Amino acid sequence: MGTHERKEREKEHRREEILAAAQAVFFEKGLQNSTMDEIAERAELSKGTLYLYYKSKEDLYLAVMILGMETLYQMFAKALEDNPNPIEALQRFGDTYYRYFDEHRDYFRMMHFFQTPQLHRQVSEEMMHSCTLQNQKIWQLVVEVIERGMRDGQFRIDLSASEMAMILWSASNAIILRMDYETGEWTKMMNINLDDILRKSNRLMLEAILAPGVDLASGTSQTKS
Amino acid sequence: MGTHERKEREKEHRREEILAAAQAVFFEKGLQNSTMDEIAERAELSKGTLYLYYKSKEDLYLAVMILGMETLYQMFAKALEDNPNPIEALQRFGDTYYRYFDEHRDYFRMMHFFQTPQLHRQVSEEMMHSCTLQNQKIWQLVVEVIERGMRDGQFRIDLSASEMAMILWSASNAIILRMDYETGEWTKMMNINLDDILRKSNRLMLEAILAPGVDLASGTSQTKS
DNA sequence: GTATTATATGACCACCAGTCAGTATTTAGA
DNA sequence: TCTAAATACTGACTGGTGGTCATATAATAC
Repeated sequence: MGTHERKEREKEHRREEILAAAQAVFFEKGLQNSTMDEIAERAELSKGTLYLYYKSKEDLYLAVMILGMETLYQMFAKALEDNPNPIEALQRFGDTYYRYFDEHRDYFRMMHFFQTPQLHRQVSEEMMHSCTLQNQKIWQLVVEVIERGMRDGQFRIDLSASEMAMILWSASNAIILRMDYETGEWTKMMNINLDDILRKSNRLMLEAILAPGVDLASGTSQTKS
Repeated sequence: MGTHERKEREKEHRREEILAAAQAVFFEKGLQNSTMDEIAERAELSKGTLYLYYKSKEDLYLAVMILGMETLYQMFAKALEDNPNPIEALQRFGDTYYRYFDEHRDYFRMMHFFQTPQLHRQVSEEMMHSCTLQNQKIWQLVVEVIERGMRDGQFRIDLSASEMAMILWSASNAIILRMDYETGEWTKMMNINLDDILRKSNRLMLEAILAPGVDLASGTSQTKS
């Protein structure tokens, strides 16, 4: 009899209900200001039950974050649908990541929070592992594009594809992060516009990783004179 | 009579005692795991007294962080003592910042934490302002170096000095941050070495902001052919 | 010597993550 | 259909903590 299977499905369903409730609360109030009681209430369950499905508040937080990483992955994958050349692909990744920041701010913040060691205290081994895997999926996409660009001779090859991915992403991410926590006081004082800076930085970085003689616009090698 | 002045000094002294106690505890346990009770005990004061001098735990945390920013400022200022040319100066800033990360990890983490919006809830207006000022001092040093490099014709001038500073710092900081929270699992999987990446990224960025025809090694414009 | 002010105290409060003994529900077997 | 075992759920409770405040103490002024 399929009793066992049905129970498994129901259990999974519960997990998802809790996850949805948690997401709603976390989006609204952030990690610190959300309480397990409120999540339980929203899920129409008691607090104790939450702990049957997730080990801690932080674990639950990361479970929601993984949904966010999946979203980003889908957006990145979609950007590659029509097989753009590597240069175009990297530009799209840059645009897509900014769009992600813009349209999924809550997820974006969760991902950032994941990167602060402060959090990791209360996180279970398994959840950490799940996050790493999900993270890996996204990196895979980027690294593959860069490897293709290297094979095609468009990108310089004195760095490994992973290194290049790391450098590009770091630069872009740091600026977008600043957009997030920036109140305006600082940008006014420095008289800068972070949107401008992001565009300029992305362009600068992209130019910096091109193989000698390759042109950013055409993406093809122009042998000089 | 100088009673009033003496009292002022004593008050200031108390503030510093509390700050020292707080630093010791925060360094040892981080923000979350430190308790005001423990800080009070270390300062040989009651908890209530702490709140006569600092508005909240977070305020106290930032007060310690400002000491860290002052330390970084001193290190940066020292790097400029013998008036290096702008290219050399930027390289030294890069090295210095890494050394800061290495030798003053606790301060470094505090500065990072300052950049996560999660914290800002409980921070007073005044403390926030103090942090901004201290931050400004450091940026000033970097921006001035870049402006000098632009005047000297070593750096490209299609970005403002502030923009350039922002881009350089973002890239470098993001990688160093990753060094901090990296457990090794991820770098192994990607088969990368973050120290390498930092060096390569710094070099890449520096080359990217040079004016056309300027050589990184000499720092002087080489008119071609 | 007394009134006034400044400073310090620690018991206390509100809040919350996480626990666990006990309750309710479902399943398996007869 | 009935019963025992297993499973799922509950919510009162605990331990710990940031922050408060009425009270106590010390310093100062007159």
